[in-house]
Amino acid sequence: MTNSRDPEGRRRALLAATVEVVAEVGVARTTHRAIAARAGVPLGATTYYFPTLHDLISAALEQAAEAWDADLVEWAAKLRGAQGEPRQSGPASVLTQLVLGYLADQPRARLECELYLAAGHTPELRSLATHWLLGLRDLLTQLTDKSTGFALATLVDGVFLQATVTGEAPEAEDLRLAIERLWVSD
Amino acid sequence: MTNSRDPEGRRRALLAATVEVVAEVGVARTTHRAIAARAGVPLGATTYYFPTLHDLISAALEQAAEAWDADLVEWAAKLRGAQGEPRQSGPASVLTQLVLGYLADQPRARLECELYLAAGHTPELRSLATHWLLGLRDLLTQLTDKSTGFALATLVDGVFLQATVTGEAPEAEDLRLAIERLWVSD
DNA sequence: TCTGTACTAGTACGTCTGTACAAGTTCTCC
DNA sequence: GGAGAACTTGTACAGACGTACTAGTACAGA
Repeated sequence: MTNSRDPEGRRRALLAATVEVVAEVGVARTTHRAIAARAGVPLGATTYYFPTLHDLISAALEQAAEAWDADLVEWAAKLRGAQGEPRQSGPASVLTQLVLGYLADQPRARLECELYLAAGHTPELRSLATHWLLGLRDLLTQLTDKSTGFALATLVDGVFLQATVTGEAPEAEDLRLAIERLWVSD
Repeated sequence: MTNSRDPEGRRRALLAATVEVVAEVGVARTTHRAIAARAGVPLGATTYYFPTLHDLISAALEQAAEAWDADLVEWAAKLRGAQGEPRQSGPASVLTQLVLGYLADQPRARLECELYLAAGHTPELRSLATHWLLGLRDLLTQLTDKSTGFALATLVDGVFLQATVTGEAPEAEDLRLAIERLWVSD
């Protein structure tokens, strides 16, 4: 794939391949060899660009976290735009659609859950996972209040977890109703 | 630990040790040697009682799932008893306390999340995880209705996930308020 | 054109893994 | 007490792992 001399391209290819492998088999089963094969580069290239496997995985997860941050900005804009709208296009409906849209990208949702759990027994990842977790909560807290933000973010995390296990998204109407019940801003 | 001849005791010790190791390091990093050391038995004993590592882990998780089923029965009884009570001791307060009580046993909560995620990329575990997931949802659905049961179970799963990441339980008042908002039985 | 640096690519190493197995010990049943 | 089954224990093996390393190649600036 990245055959001709293109260091920056290889770096990107390695990070992208790492994200894919982690999403598929989990952090703990992610190996240099699997990443190299996926990226189409020889084994030695992995350690040339990232001294250790841990560095490579961390860098990949951090990059994914940045993408998630960018998404959150978009979510914030859409949710703000929905405030004051009638129920049909109000914040609860918009959040429901955003969540379901996110889940449609299954590998990505799984990657997020994977990071969450890996953080449970890998202290170095904990701050990254916490950042990810709090990003959504903070956003929702700003739109409502502390308690409501917590409740909504927790519900969404539960949806992610369930989707990771079952491989299926929840029914839109059930989710919308739940969000609507929680979204009681002062 | 289990030195004298006691096959059934060894079997139990191996299962208990497996649960502990899985909760600590995750399914993917659980090894024969770690389990044997934890159980205080020689390496060979692990494959004598369970032909493969997968058999051992599956058996341990199934055993944990049975314990969780038993817990659910208790939850059901307490929640039923709380119906019709004033807010202070009503279902929302009781469920809050049950969840927080469950989280107090951190290794156990982590084990549950661990199973959830492992199921994401280990098809054999998926049915077990789904069973675990649906157990709570069914219970809550019986006490309320389908949509409410889904919403409450999802919130609780979100709480478990967050607790696994951060290592901290949510504030009781936030959680109780969220449950109360969702718990609108027809 | 020469030289040093950046990069490539393949291989080698020590360690850890799941599992097999052989030799020994203790029990059960006749 | 003797035989066979059940159980114990330590060791061995092939494979996969992270990472180090060497030899080769392409590019920069002199």
